[in-house]
Amino acid sequence: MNLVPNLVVDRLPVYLRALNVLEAEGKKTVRSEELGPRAGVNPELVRKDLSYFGRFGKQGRGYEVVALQAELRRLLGTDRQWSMVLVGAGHLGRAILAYPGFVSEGFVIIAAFDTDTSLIGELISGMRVRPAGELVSFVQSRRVDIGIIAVPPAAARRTAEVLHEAGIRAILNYAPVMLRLPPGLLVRNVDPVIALESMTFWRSHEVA
Amino acid sequence: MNLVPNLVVDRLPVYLRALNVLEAEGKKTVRSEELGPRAGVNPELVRKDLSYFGRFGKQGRGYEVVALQAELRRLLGTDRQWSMVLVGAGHLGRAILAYPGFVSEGFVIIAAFDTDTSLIGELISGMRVRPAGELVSFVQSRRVDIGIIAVPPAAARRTAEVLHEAGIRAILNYAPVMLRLPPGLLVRNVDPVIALESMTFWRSHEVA
DNA sequence: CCGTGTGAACAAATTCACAGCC
DNA sequence: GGCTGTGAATTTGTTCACACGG
Repeated sequence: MNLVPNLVVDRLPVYLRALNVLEAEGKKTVRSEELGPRAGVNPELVRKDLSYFGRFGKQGRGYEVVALQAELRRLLGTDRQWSMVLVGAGHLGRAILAYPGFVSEGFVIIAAFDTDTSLIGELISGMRVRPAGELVSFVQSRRVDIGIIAVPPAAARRTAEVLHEAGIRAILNYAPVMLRLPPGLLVRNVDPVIALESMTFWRSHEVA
Repeated sequence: MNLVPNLVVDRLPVYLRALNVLEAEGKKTVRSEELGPRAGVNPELVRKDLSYFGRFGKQGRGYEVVALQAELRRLLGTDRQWSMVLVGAGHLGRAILAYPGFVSEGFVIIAAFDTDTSLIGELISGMRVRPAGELVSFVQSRRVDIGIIAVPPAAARRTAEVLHEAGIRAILNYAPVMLRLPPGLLVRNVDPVIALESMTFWRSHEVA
C-alpha cells in the first residue's frame, strides 16, 4: 500500500466529506460525474483514485453512497476510534476541546495538558486540565495515537519532541511553525495564515 | 504571473515561515541547503521555486534572510493589510478572534457577525458581535478582502453565497464541508479532520 | 571555491479515450 | 445506453548536473 501516491490519499477524506453530504441528502448512488465536482476534482480523477483500492462502482450505475462511505472509512481507519491528547489549553485549546467534528469521525481527546499552573485542574468542555509534567507518564500508560499541539510557537518544537519521545507517532500541529520531523513521525499542520497567504498571492497578481 | 504553478505558490508561505524563524535566531544569510529542510522540501526545489520570481540569492553566499523575507511578503501581498470579516461567533469564532497570528502577518478582522441574538452586542476579544442581517450592507460599505466562515456545517454554503454576493472574492472556510466555488471565488479550507485522516490512513496500512 | 540559477532528464500526476460490464 | 475501470498519452512537477557569478 506504499505504492499509493500521497496526493491520492489526501483526497480520500475529501471524497468522504462529499459522500457524507450526499448521504444526508438521501442520495442512494452517485456517479463520478457528480462526486468529482463535489470534491473539487474532475470525474476521471475520482475513478482513478478509487481504483487504487478496489472496484467499488458498478458500470452503468455509479457508486452506492453508503457502501463507498464505509469503504473509505475502512481505508482511512476511521472505522475505529483514535485517541488523542491535547497540549495547550489556551484559546485555541479550548476551541479544539469544544470542536464537535472530531468525535463524530472517531477522534477522541482523552486528556488535556498545560504548563500554566493557573489553568491546571480547570474544567474545559468537561475535560480537566492536567499539568504538563504528567504528559509523558500519561502517554506511556495509555494507548494514545495522536498528539495535538496548541501551544505558543516558541514551545512547539519542544512539545513535539516530548510527544515523540513518549511514543506518539502522529501530530496535529496548530502552532505556526514548521516542525522538523524525525523519521517515522507524521505531522500535519493546521495553519490558517498559510491558507490566507496562498489566496492573497493570487489577489495581488491579478491582471484586472 | 499565471504561469507560476499552484504548488509553487503554496510553498512560498512555508518558506516565509522558515525565514521568520531564521530571523528570530539572528541568522543573516541562509543557503538553500538549510532553508529547504526547514520548509520540508529539498534545496534544489527552493532554488527552482524562487527562480520563478527573480534572482534573490548570491552565488557562494546564499540568500539574505531579511531581504528574502521582504521579497516573499511583497509577492504574497502581506506587505499590506488585508481586512476580514468573521461570520460565526461560537467557540471557533472566539478562538479565531483571539488568534494572535493574523494581525502579525497583516490580516485584520474588522467585524464579527452571528445569527444568534443572544450573542449580538457581546464583546469578544474587544470585538462587538453584529447581527448577521447587517453583513451585506457592512461589506458593501467597506473594503473587505476576505470572509471567514465559522458557522455550523449546515449554514456554511449559504454563508459563502451571501459573502460572495456581497462582493467578497476570498473565503477562509472553517466549516467541515466542501464549498462548490463559483468562478472567481477563492476558497481555502481549514479542516483538522481531513488532516487527521490523511495520517490515520498511513497508520492503518503500516507493514509493521 | 561555494552555492545559485537553470536547461535538460526524469518522475509523477492527471487527463484522455475506450474496452468491458451492468 | 451509461458509467466504471484502466492502459496510454499528455501534462505537470521535481531532481539532476553543471555553467557561471561573487
